[in-house]
Amino acid sequence: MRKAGRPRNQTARRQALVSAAGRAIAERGLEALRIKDIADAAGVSQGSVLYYYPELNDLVLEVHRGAVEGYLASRQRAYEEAPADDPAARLRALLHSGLPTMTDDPAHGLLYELHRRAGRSPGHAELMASLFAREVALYTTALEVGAASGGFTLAASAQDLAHGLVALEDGYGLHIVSRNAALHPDRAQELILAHARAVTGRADL
Amino acid sequence: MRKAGRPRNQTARRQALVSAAGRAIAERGLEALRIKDIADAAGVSQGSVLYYYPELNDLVLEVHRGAVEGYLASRQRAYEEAPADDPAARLRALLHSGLPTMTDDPAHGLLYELHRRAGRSPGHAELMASLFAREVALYTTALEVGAASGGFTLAASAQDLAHGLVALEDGYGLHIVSRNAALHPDRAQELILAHARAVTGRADL
DNA sequence: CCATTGTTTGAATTCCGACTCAAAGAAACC
DNA sequence: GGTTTCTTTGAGTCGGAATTCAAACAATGG
Repeated sequence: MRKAGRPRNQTARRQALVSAAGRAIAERGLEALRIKDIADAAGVSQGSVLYYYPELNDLVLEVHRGAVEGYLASRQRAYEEAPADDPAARLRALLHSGLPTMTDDPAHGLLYELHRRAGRSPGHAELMASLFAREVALYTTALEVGAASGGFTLAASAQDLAHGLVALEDGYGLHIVSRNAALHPDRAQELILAHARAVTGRADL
Repeated sequence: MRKAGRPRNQTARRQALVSAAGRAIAERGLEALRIKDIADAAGVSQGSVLYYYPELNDLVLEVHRGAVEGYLASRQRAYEEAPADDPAARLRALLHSGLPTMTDDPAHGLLYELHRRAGRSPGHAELMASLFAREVALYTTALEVGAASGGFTLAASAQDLAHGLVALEDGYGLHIVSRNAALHPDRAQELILAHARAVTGRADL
Protein backbone atom coordinates (compact mmCIF):
# COMPACT_ATOMS: atom_id res chain seq x y z
CA MET A 1 0.00 0.00 0.00
CA ARG A 2 1.29 3.41 -0.99
CA LYS A 3 2.47 5.79 1.63
CA ALA A 4 2.88 9.23 0.20
CA GLY A 5 4.83 11.79 2.19
CA ARG A 6 5.06 15.54 2.25
CA PRO A 7 3.07 16.51 -0.84
CA ARG A 8 2.47 20.03 -2.04
CA ASN A 9 0.60 22.29 0.32
CA GLN A 10 -1.96 21.99 3.05
CA THR A 11 -4.59 24.22 1.55
CA ALA A 12 -5.03 21.94 -1.41
CA ARG A 13 -5.49 18.94 0.87
CA ARG A 14 -7.94 20.80 3.02
CA GLN A 15 -9.86 21.87 -0.02
CA ALA A 16 -10.00 18.30 -1.22
CA LEU A 17 -11.24 17.16 2.18
CA VAL A 18 -13.93 19.81 2.26
CA SER A 19 -15.08 18.80 -1.17
CA ALA A 20 -15.04 15.13 -0.25
CA ALA A 21 -16.95 15.80 2.95
CA GLY A 22 -19.52 17.72 0.98
CA ARG A 23 -20.07 14.77 -1.29
CA ALA A 24 -20.26 12.38 1.65
CA ILE A 25 -22.79 14.55 3.44
CA ALA A 26 -24.93 14.97 0.36
CA GLU A 27 -24.88 11.23 -0.12
CA ARG A 28 -25.39 9.77 3.32
CA GLY A 29 -26.66 12.72 5.28
CA LEU A 30 -25.28 14.48 8.31
CA GLU A 31 -26.53 11.98 10.84
CA ALA A 32 -24.80 9.08 9.18
CA LEU A 33 -21.61 10.96 8.41
CA ARG A 34 -18.58 8.89 9.36
CA ILE A 35 -14.93 9.77 9.20
CA LYS A 36 -14.46 6.75 7.02
CA ASP A 37 -16.92 8.12 4.48
CA ILE A 38 -14.96 11.32 4.18
CA ALA A 39 -11.67 9.47 3.95
CA ASP A 40 -13.03 7.17 1.26
CA ALA A 41 -14.50 10.02 -0.73
CA ALA A 42 -11.17 11.83 -0.60
CA GLY A 43 -9.17 8.69 -1.26
CA VAL A 44 -7.07 8.98 1.87
CA SER A 45 -6.90 7.24 5.22
CA GLN A 46 -8.92 8.11 8.28
CA GLY A 47 -5.81 9.34 10.00
CA SER A 48 -5.30 11.99 7.38
CA VAL A 49 -8.74 13.41 7.91
CA LEU A 50 -8.03 13.82 11.61
CA TYR A 51 -4.61 15.23 10.87
CA TYR A 52 -6.13 18.20 9.09
CA TYR A 53 -9.34 18.44 11.03
CA PRO A 54 -8.91 17.18 14.60
CA GLU A 55 -12.29 18.73 15.21
CA LEU A 56 -14.75 17.32 12.73
CA ASN A 57 -17.17 20.16 13.29
CA ASP A 58 -14.66 22.54 11.81
CA LEU A 59 -14.69 20.53 8.63
CA VAL A 60 -18.46 20.49 8.46
CA LEU A 61 -18.54 24.21 9.06
CA GLU A 62 -16.08 24.66 6.22
CA VAL A 63 -18.32 22.60 3.97
CA HIS A 64 -21.20 24.83 4.92
CA ARG A 65 -19.23 27.96 4.21
CA GLY A 66 -18.24 26.63 0.81
CA ALA A 67 -21.78 25.61 -0.04
CA VAL A 68 -23.13 29.02 0.89
CA GLU A 69 -20.51 30.90 -1.08
CA GLY A 70 -20.86 28.65 -4.08
CA TYR A 71 -24.62 28.84 -4.12
CA LEU A 72 -24.61 32.58 -3.73
CA ALA A 73 -22.06 32.95 -6.49
CA SER A 74 -24.17 30.84 -8.81
CA ARG A 75 -27.21 32.98 -8.18
CA GLN A 76 -25.27 36.15 -8.62
CA ARG A 77 -23.93 34.77 -11.87
CA ALA A 78 -27.42 33.86 -13.03
CA TYR A 79 -28.50 37.39 -12.28
CA GLU A 80 -25.60 39.04 -14.05
CA GLU A 81 -25.70 36.83 -17.08
CA ALA A 82 -29.18 38.07 -17.88
CA PRO A 83 -29.20 41.26 -19.98
CA ALA A 84 -28.53 44.29 -17.83
CA ASP A 85 -31.06 46.32 -19.72
CA ASP A 86 -33.88 43.90 -19.05
CA PRO A 87 -34.79 43.96 -15.33
CA ALA A 88 -37.63 41.52 -15.87
CA ALA A 89 -35.30 38.96 -17.41
CA ARG A 90 -32.88 39.45 -14.57
CA LEU A 91 -35.56 38.90 -11.98
CA ARG A 92 -36.74 35.87 -13.88
CA ALA A 93 -33.22 34.49 -13.87
CA LEU A 94 -33.01 34.96 -10.14
CA LEU A 95 -36.36 33.29 -9.58
CA HIS A 96 -35.23 30.40 -11.68
CA SER A 97 -32.08 29.79 -9.70
CA GLY A 98 -33.71 29.64 -6.29
CA LEU A 99 -35.61 26.39 -6.26
CA PRO A 100 -34.38 22.80 -6.34
CA THR A 101 -35.34 21.46 -9.74
CA MET A 102 -35.54 17.83 -8.72
CA THR A 103 -36.13 16.27 -5.32
CA ASP A 104 -32.44 15.59 -5.03
CA ASP A 105 -30.87 18.71 -6.43
CA PRO A 106 -27.31 18.43 -5.10
CA ALA A 107 -26.67 22.07 -4.25
CA HIS A 108 -29.97 22.66 -2.50
CA GLY A 109 -29.88 19.25 -0.85
CA LEU A 110 -26.53 19.98 0.71
CA LEU A 111 -27.63 23.38 1.94
CA TYR A 112 -30.81 22.13 3.57
CA GLU A 113 -28.82 19.31 5.11
CA LEU A 114 -26.31 21.72 6.60
CA HIS A 115 -28.96 24.14 7.73
CA ARG A 116 -30.07 21.46 10.13
CA ARG A 117 -27.22 22.35 12.38
CA ALA A 118 -28.17 25.99 12.65
CA GLY A 119 -30.54 25.40 15.54
CA ARG A 120 -27.76 24.13 17.74
CA SER A 121 -24.57 25.59 16.33
CA PRO A 122 -23.99 29.35 16.26
CA GLY A 123 -21.51 29.04 13.43
CA HIS A 124 -23.99 27.33 11.17
CA ALA A 125 -26.73 29.70 12.24
CA GLU A 126 -24.56 32.60 11.20
CA LEU A 127 -23.88 31.10 7.79
CA MET A 128 -27.52 30.44 7.23
CA ALA A 129 -28.46 33.94 8.28
CA SER A 130 -25.80 35.37 6.03
CA LEU A 131 -27.11 33.40 3.09
CA PHE A 132 -30.61 34.64 3.76
CA ALA A 133 -29.51 38.24 4.07
CA ARG A 134 -27.51 38.15 0.88
CA GLU A 135 -30.27 36.53 -1.08
CA VAL A 136 -32.60 39.22 0.19
CA ALA A 137 -30.09 41.82 -0.89
CA LEU A 138 -29.93 40.33 -4.38
CA TYR A 139 -33.68 40.41 -4.76
CA THR A 140 -33.88 43.86 -3.28
CA THR A 141 -31.52 45.18 -5.91
CA ALA A 142 -33.34 43.39 -8.69
CA LEU A 143 -36.63 44.85 -7.56
CA GLU A 144 -35.31 48.35 -7.10
CA VAL A 145 -33.72 48.36 -10.52
CA GLY A 146 -36.96 47.07 -11.95
CA ALA A 147 -38.90 49.80 -10.24
CA ALA A 148 -36.49 52.46 -11.45
CA SER A 149 -36.22 51.39 -15.03
CA GLY A 150 -38.10 48.20 -15.72
CA GLY A 151 -41.68 49.19 -15.30
CA PHE A 152 -42.13 47.34 -12.04
CA THR A 153 -44.91 48.61 -9.82
CA LEU A 154 -43.93 47.34 -6.44
CA ALA A 155 -46.74 46.37 -4.12
CA ALA A 156 -44.60 47.12 -1.08
CA SER A 157 -41.02 48.08 -0.22
CA ALA A 158 -38.40 46.24 -2.24
CA GLN A 159 -36.95 44.98 1.05
CA ASP A 160 -40.19 43.48 2.23
CA LEU A 161 -40.96 41.90 -1.10
CA ALA A 162 -37.46 40.47 -1.28
CA HIS A 163 -37.91 38.88 2.12
CA GLY A 164 -41.11 37.33 0.93
CA LEU A 165 -39.57 35.89 -2.20
CA VAL A 166 -36.70 34.30 -0.35
CA ALA A 167 -38.98 32.92 2.34
CA LEU A 168 -41.21 31.43 -0.34
CA GLU A 169 -38.26 29.78 -1.99
CA ASP A 170 -37.10 28.38 1.31
CA GLY A 171 -40.55 27.14 2.22
CA TYR A 172 -41.26 25.45 -1.09
CA GLY A 173 -37.68 24.24 -1.32
CA LEU A 174 -37.98 22.62 2.06
CA HIS A 175 -40.90 20.56 0.87
CA ILE A 176 -39.26 19.66 -2.38
CA VAL A 177 -36.12 18.29 -0.80
CA SER A 178 -38.36 16.57 1.74
CA ARG A 179 -39.92 14.61 -1.07
CA ASN A 180 -43.43 15.96 -0.89
CA ALA A 181 -44.99 13.98 -3.71
CA ALA A 182 -47.95 16.32 -3.98
CA LEU A 183 -45.86 19.39 -4.64
CA HIS A 184 -44.05 19.15 -7.94
CA PRO A 185 -41.10 21.46 -8.40
CA ASP A 186 -42.71 22.92 -11.50
CA ARG A 187 -45.82 23.76 -9.57
CA ALA A 188 -43.82 25.48 -6.85
CA GLN A 189 -41.85 27.39 -9.45
CA GLU A 190 -45.03 28.56 -11.08
CA LEU A 191 -46.55 29.62 -7.77
CA ILE A 192 -43.55 31.73 -6.96
CA LEU A 193 -43.58 33.26 -10.40
CA ALA A 194 -47.23 34.13 -10.07
CA HIS A 195 -46.50 35.79 -6.78
CA ALA A 196 -43.65 37.74 -8.31
CA ARG A 197 -45.90 38.87 -11.14
CA ALA A 198 -48.49 40.06 -8.66
CA VAL A 199 -46.11 42.08 -6.52
CA THR A 200 -44.23 43.66 -9.41
CA GLY A 201 -47.16 44.30 -11.65
CA ARG A 202 -45.31 42.74 -14.55
CA ALA A 203 -47.57 40.13 -16.05
CA ASP A 204 -44.86 38.93 -18.39
CA LEU A 205 -42.54 37.44 -15.82
CA MET B 1 -35.29 -0.84 43.29
CA ARG B 2 -38.90 -1.49 42.38
CA LYS B 3 -39.70 -4.12 39.86
CA ALA B 4 -43.24 -3.74 38.74
CA GLY B 5 -44.80 -6.57 36.85
CA ARG B 6 -47.74 -6.79 34.53
CA PRO B 7 -49.27 -3.34 34.93
CA ARG B 8 -52.38 -2.08 33.19
CA ASN B 9 -52.24 -1.97 29.43
CA GLN B 10 -49.75 -1.54 26.68
CA THR B 11 -51.28 1.44 24.95
CA ALA B 12 -50.81 3.62 27.99
CA ARG B 13 -47.16 2.67 28.21
CA ARG B 14 -46.63 3.28 24.55
CA GLN B 15 -48.28 6.63 24.82
CA ALA B 16 -46.04 7.52 27.73
CA LEU B 17 -42.99 6.47 25.76
CA VAL B 18 -44.02 8.53 22.75
CA SER B 19 -44.50 11.55 24.93
CA ALA B 20 -41.19 10.99 26.69
CA ALA B 21 -39.40 10.56 23.39
CA GLY B 22 -40.94 13.78 22.16
CA ARG B 23 -39.58 15.63 25.13
CA ALA B 24 -36.17 14.03 24.71
CA ILE B 25 -36.02 14.93 21.04
CA ALA B 26 -37.10 18.50 21.64
CA GLU B 27 -34.44 18.82 24.28
CA ARG B 28 -31.38 17.16 22.84
CA GLY B 29 -32.26 16.92 19.19
CA LEU B 30 -32.60 13.96 16.89
CA GLU B 31 -28.91 13.42 16.34
CA ALA B 32 -28.14 13.13 20.01
CA LEU B 33 -31.17 11.01 20.84
CA ARG B 34 -30.18 8.08 23.04
CA ILE B 35 -32.30 5.25 24.31
CA LYS B 36 -31.21 6.23 27.78
CA ASP B 37 -32.67 9.71 27.31
CA ILE B 38 -36.04 8.28 26.41
CA ALA B 39 -35.91 5.83 29.28
CA ASP B 40 -35.00 8.55 31.73
CA ALA B 41 -37.68 10.90 30.47
CA ALA B 42 -40.25 8.14 30.83
CA GLY B 43 -38.89 6.96 34.16
CA VAL B 44 -38.31 3.40 33.05
CA SER B 45 -35.31 1.26 32.17
CA GLN B 46 -33.69 1.02 28.78
CA GLY B 47 -34.94 -2.53 28.45
CA SER B 48 -38.52 -1.36 28.64
CA VAL B 49 -38.09 1.03 25.77
CA LEU B 50 -36.80 -1.77 23.58
CA TYR B 51 -39.54 -4.06 24.78
CA TYR B 52 -42.19 -1.80 23.29
CA TYR B 53 -40.20 -0.41 20.40
CA PRO B 54 -37.58 -2.89 19.21
CA GLU B 55 -37.22 -0.58 16.25
CA LEU B 56 -36.46 2.91 17.46
CA ASN B 57 -37.52 4.43 14.18
CA ASP B 58 -41.06 3.28 14.83
CA LEU B 59 -41.08 5.27 18.02
CA VAL B 60 -39.74 8.38 16.33
CA LEU B 61 -42.32 8.02 13.60
CA GLU B 62 -45.00 7.81 16.25
CA VAL B 63 -43.69 10.97 17.83
CA HIS B 64 -43.90 12.66 14.46
CA ARG B 65 -47.43 11.49 13.91
CA GLY B 66 -48.45 12.80 17.30
CA ALA B 67 -46.75 16.13 16.73
CA VAL B 68 -48.45 16.60 13.39
CA GLU B 69 -51.88 15.73 14.71
CA GLY B 70 -51.48 17.88 17.77
CA TYR B 71 -50.24 20.87 15.83
CA LEU B 72 -52.97 20.58 13.28
CA ALA B 73 -55.58 20.27 16.00
CA SER B 74 -54.29 23.38 17.70
CA ARG B 75 -54.49 25.38 14.48
CA GLN B 76 -57.96 24.09 13.74
CA ARG B 77 -58.97 25.07 17.26
CA ALA B 78 -57.51 28.54 16.82
CA TYR B 79 -59.51 28.89 13.64
CA GLU B 80 -62.75 27.67 15.13
CA GLU B 81 -62.48 29.66 18.30
CA ALA B 82 -62.55 32.86 16.32
CA PRO B 83 -66.06 34.14 15.64
CA ALA B 84 -67.64 32.25 12.77
CA ASP B 85 -69.24 35.40 11.42
CA ASP B 86 -65.94 37.22 11.11
CA PRO B 87 -63.82 35.65 8.37
CA ALA B 88 -61.12 38.25 8.80
CA ALA B 89 -60.73 37.38 12.47
CA ARG B 90 -60.61 33.71 11.62
CA LEU B 91 -57.90 34.23 9.06
CA ARG B 92 -56.01 36.38 11.52
CA ALA B 93 -56.24 33.62 14.10
CA LEU B 94 -54.85 31.15 11.61
CA LEU B 95 -52.02 33.46 10.66
CA HIS B 96 -51.19 33.90 14.27
CA SER B 97 -50.93 30.20 15.00
CA GLY B 98 -48.53 29.37 12.21
CA LEU B 99 -45.24 30.89 13.25
CA PRO B 100 -42.93 30.03 16.13
CA THR B 101 -43.18 32.90 18.57
CA MET B 102 -39.77 32.47 20.08
CA THR B 103 -36.65 30.87 18.69
CA ASP B 104 -37.36 27.78 20.75
CA ASP B 105 -41.08 27.39 20.45
CA PRO B 106 -41.56 23.77 21.58
CA ALA B 107 -44.24 22.70 19.11
CA HIS B 108 -42.59 24.19 16.05
CA GLY B 109 -39.16 23.12 17.21
CA LEU B 110 -40.21 19.52 17.46
CA LEU B 111 -41.83 19.58 14.04
CA TYR B 112 -38.86 21.10 12.27
CA GLU B 113 -36.64 18.64 14.06
CA LEU B 114 -38.72 15.71 12.86
CA HIS B 115 -39.06 17.07 9.37
CA ARG B 116 -35.36 16.50 9.03
CA ARG B 117 -36.02 12.85 8.47
CA ALA B 118 -38.39 13.40 5.59
CA GLY B 119 -35.62 13.51 3.02
CA ARG B 120 -34.58 9.96 3.79
CA SER B 121 -37.60 8.30 5.34
CA PRO B 122 -40.80 7.83 3.34
CA GLY B 123 -42.88 7.61 6.49
CA HIS B 124 -41.73 10.98 7.71
CA ALA B 125 -42.04 12.46 4.24
CA GLU B 126 -45.64 11.34 4.16
CA LEU B 127 -46.40 12.92 7.51
CA MET B 128 -44.80 16.15 6.47
CA ALA B 129 -46.69 16.19 3.20
CA SER B 130 -49.91 15.46 5.00
CA LEU B 131 -49.32 18.34 7.38
CA PHE B 132 -48.65 20.67 4.47
CA ALA B 133 -51.75 19.55 2.60
CA ARG B 134 -54.00 19.95 5.59
CA GLU B 135 -52.66 23.38 6.43
CA VAL B 136 -53.26 24.38 2.85
CA ALA B 137 -56.79 23.03 3.14
CA LEU B 138 -57.38 25.08 6.27
CA TYR B 139 -56.24 28.28 4.62
CA THR B 140 -58.15 27.48 1.47
CA THR B 141 -61.36 27.22 3.44
CA ALA B 142 -60.65 30.39 5.35
CA LEU B 143 -60.00 32.27 2.14
CA GLU B 144 -63.03 30.89 0.35
CA VAL B 145 -65.30 31.75 3.22
CA GLY B 146 -63.79 35.20 3.31
CA ALA B 147 -64.36 35.64 -0.39
CA ALA B 148 -67.94 34.47 -0.11
CA SER B 149 -68.97 36.49 2.89
CA GLY B 150 -66.09 38.45 4.36
CA GLY B 151 -65.34 40.99 1.74
CA PHE B 152 -62.11 39.34 0.64
CA THR B 153 -61.00 40.13 -2.86
CA LEU B 154 -58.68 37.29 -3.67
CA ALA B 155 -55.74 38.08 -5.89
CA ALA B 156 -55.62 34.51 -7.15
CA SER B 157 -57.30 31.17 -6.52
CA ALA B 158 -57.81 30.36 -2.85
CA GLN B 159 -55.76 27.22 -3.38
CA ASP B 160 -52.79 29.05 -4.78
CA LEU B 161 -52.89 31.73 -2.13
CA ALA B 162 -53.16 29.12 0.58
CA HIS B 163 -50.09 27.38 -0.74
CA GLY B 164 -48.24 30.66 -0.62
CA LEU B 165 -49.23 31.40 2.94
CA VAL B 166 -48.15 28.00 4.21
CA ALA B 167 -44.89 28.17 2.29
CA LEU B 168 -44.21 31.59 3.75
CA GLU B 169 -44.82 30.30 7.24
CA ASP B 170 -42.54 27.38 6.64
CA GLY B 171 -39.83 29.54 5.16
CA TYR B 172 -39.84 32.16 7.87
CA GLY B 173 -40.36 29.52 10.53
CA LEU B 174 -37.31 27.68 9.31
CA HIS B 175 -35.18 30.74 9.87
CA ILE B 176 -36.68 31.47 13.23
CA VAL B 177 -36.00 28.04 14.66
CA SER B 178 -32.58 28.27 13.06
CA ARG B 179 -31.83 31.28 15.22
CA ASN B 180 -31.50 33.91 12.54
CA ALA B 181 -30.75 36.90 14.72
CA ALA B 182 -31.62 39.38 12.00
CA LEU B 183 -35.13 38.09 11.54
CA HIS B 184 -37.23 38.71 14.59
CA PRO B 185 -40.39 36.62 14.90
CA ASP B 186 -42.47 39.78 15.10
CA ARG B 187 -41.03 41.03 11.88
CA ALA B 188 -41.77 37.75 10.13
CA GLN B 189 -45.28 37.77 11.51
CA GLU B 190 -45.82 41.27 10.23
CA LEU B 191 -44.46 40.41 6.79
CA ILE B 192 -46.84 37.50 6.47
CA LEU B 193 -49.71 39.64 7.62
CA ALA B 194 -48.87 42.31 5.09
CA HIS B 195 -48.84 39.70 2.39
CA ALA B 196 -52.19 38.38 3.54
CA ARG B 197 -53.61 41.87 3.46
CA ALA B 198 -52.38 42.36 -0.06
CA VAL B 199 -53.78 39.15 -1.46
CA THR B 200 -57.16 39.43 0.27
CA GLY B 201 -57.67 43.12 -0.19
CA ARG B 202 -58.57 43.46 3.46
CA ALA B 203 -56.39 46.22 4.87
CA ASP B 204 -57.58 45.53 8.40
CA LEU B 205 -56.01 42.14 8.87
C1' DC C 1 -52.31 -20.70 46.24
C1' DC C 2 -50.16 -22.54 42.32
C1' DA C 3 -49.13 -21.99 37.52
C1' DT C 4 -48.98 -19.22 33.64
C1' DT C 5 -48.05 -15.37 31.17
C1' DG C 6 -46.89 -10.60 30.30
C1' DT C 7 -43.51 -6.93 32.09
C1' DT C 8 -39.55 -4.94 33.94
C1' DT C 9 -34.98 -4.66 35.13
C1' DG C 10 -29.92 -4.14 34.88
C1' DA C 11 -25.77 -6.47 34.22
C1' DA C 12 -23.21 -8.61 30.52
C1' DT C 13 -22.16 -8.61 25.89
C1' DT C 14 -21.55 -6.95 21.42
C1' DC C 15 -20.88 -3.54 18.15
C1' DC C 16 -19.24 0.43 15.97
C1' DG C 17 -16.83 4.32 15.30
C1' DA C 18 -13.67 7.91 17.11
C1' DC C 19 -9.10 8.53 18.48
C1' DT C 20 -4.02 7.25 19.35
C1' DC C 21 0.39 6.35 17.89
C1' DA C 22 4.55 4.22 16.26
C1' DA C 23 6.45 3.39 11.99
C1' DA C 24 7.55 4.80 7.42
C1' DG C 25 7.78 7.61 3.26
C1' DA C 26 8.82 12.04 0.77
C1' DA C 27 10.31 16.46 0.12
C1' DA C 28 13.52 20.13 1.57
C1' DC C 29 17.61 21.70 3.30
C1' DC C 30 22.38 21.20 4.48
C1' DG D 1 24.15 11.53 1.34
C1' DG D 2 22.35 12.64 5.63
C1' DT D 3 19.19 14.86 8.42
C1' DT D 4 15.17 17.16 9.48
C1' DT D 5 10.50 17.96 9.12
C1' DC D 6 6.00 17.29 7.44
C1' DT D 7 2.62 13.75 6.01
C1' DT D 8 0.43 9.52 5.74
C1' DT D 9 -0.92 5.23 7.14
C1' DG D 10 -3.44 1.47 9.51
C1' DA D 11 -3.46 -1.44 13.33
C1' DG D 12 -4.66 -1.10 17.97
C1' DT D 13 -7.11 1.01 21.78
C1' DC D 14 -10.88 3.07 23.96
C1' DG D 15 -15.52 4.41 25.04
C1' DG D 16 -20.16 4.90 24.51
C1' DA D 17 -24.33 3.10 23.14
C1' DA D 18 -27.35 -0.65 21.31
C1' DT D 19 -28.77 -5.19 22.19
C1' DT D 20 -29.32 -9.50 24.69
C1' DC D 21 -30.89 -12.11 28.35
C1' DA D 22 -31.77 -14.51 32.63
C1' DA D 23 -33.85 -13.46 36.70
C1' DA D 24 -37.44 -11.29 39.30
C1' DC D 25 -41.91 -9.92 39.72
C1' DA D 26 -47.11 -8.99 39.35
C1' DA D 27 -51.46 -9.84 37.66
C1' DT D 28 -54.64 -13.23 36.06
C1' DG D 29 -56.88 -17.56 35.84
C1' DG D 30 -57.74 -21.88 37.49
